[in-house]
Amino acid sequence: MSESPLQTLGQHLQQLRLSRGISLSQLAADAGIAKSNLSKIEQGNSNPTLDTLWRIAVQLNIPFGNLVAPIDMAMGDESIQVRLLSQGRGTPSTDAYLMHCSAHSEHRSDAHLPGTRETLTLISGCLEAGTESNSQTLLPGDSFTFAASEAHFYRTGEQPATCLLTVIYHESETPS
Amino acid sequence: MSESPLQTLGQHLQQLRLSRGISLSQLAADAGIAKSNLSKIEQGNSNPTLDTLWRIAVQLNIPFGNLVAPIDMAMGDESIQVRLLSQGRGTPSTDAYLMHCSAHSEHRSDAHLPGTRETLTLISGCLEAGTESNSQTLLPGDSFTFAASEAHFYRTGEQPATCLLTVIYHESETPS
DNA sequence: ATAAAACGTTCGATATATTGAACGTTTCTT
DNA sequence: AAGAAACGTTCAATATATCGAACGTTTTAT
Repeated sequence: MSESPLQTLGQHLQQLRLSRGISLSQLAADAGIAKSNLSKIEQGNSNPTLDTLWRIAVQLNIPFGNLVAPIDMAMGDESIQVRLLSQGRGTPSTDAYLMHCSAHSEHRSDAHLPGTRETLTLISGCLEAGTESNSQTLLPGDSFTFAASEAHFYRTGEQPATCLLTVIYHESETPS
Repeated sequence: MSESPLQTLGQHLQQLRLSRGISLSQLAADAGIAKSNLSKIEQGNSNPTLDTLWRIAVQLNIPFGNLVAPIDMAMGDESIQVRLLSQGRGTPSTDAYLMHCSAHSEHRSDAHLPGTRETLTLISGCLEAGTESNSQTLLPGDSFTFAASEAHFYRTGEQPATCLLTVIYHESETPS
């Protein structure tokens, strides 16, 4: 839950940089920091300063929080991008994500733990999602809740889709 | 956009801390950092480390990015913080916010345009919200949609609340 | 093939973030 | 009212983040 951000930051940062096709030296120069500094950060051997992080985020043109947030998951497939917004610690615990699905994409997710539910709220585009037996096509503003305790999917058509996704873990429902 | 984060961080952090009613000494102790460090950060006289920021964010139970992000709007009242996540351009257009309400707070909102609806999904804590005639008490994971075309409110009790808020504007329904 | 440039890493020197202790002030307790 | 506790700030000592230079390697240009 409170994963150490130092380790993830490095890999994450490197992914972002490489996906933009720019070299470490160049990014460091553009951001106005020493490349030795950036190198150590990507290796996870540094505890960077807010100023340093900020310069990098500005240069990569991404929201600051995305630098360390356990973004993506991008399941080997780049058609879906997921960004963690909030990790709840309540009962039941609830995680909130902002999800973007490319047009003409489909993503299938395996079943989660029993009792787990997902709630979708569509922001833009059009998205069909749910389980085999309980799916729905969403338009902007629509909400839909389904049981994520079985395999489920997210599918787009002509247009991409952006939505809020909350995952509710009912760990308390284990009969014990 | 590329505002200097060091200045805003201090004030911001202090607001967050005070809104939760905890002292500087206590927050520093809980986060495991020296209070002299936290003091300087709140004054804007420091350039804190990722580790330090992370500990503070975890302790305040807010997403990391919110520490420096242009949160707020804080309606003159500091008990509610709202952060824009996404601005939809579809039809109907949908805006998504991440909202945090302090404990024992109440916020009243005037009526929006006709046809406007709001959907809440609670992430943590407990929140009562809705209109005079249609309100509901939400627990983590719950979703609730109500007509924002009339005056509505958000109210917390013993514990603070974090939720996703989507505002759906049915501009096409305006007769003129 | 050779030279030149750019790549990412490692190394000492410097700047500074962080710490723990001490301070004066305010608030609670007796 | 006097004492104790907690508050937020300031200070010197330490740990370390950052820098600039040098390195070996790979890629590009001549």
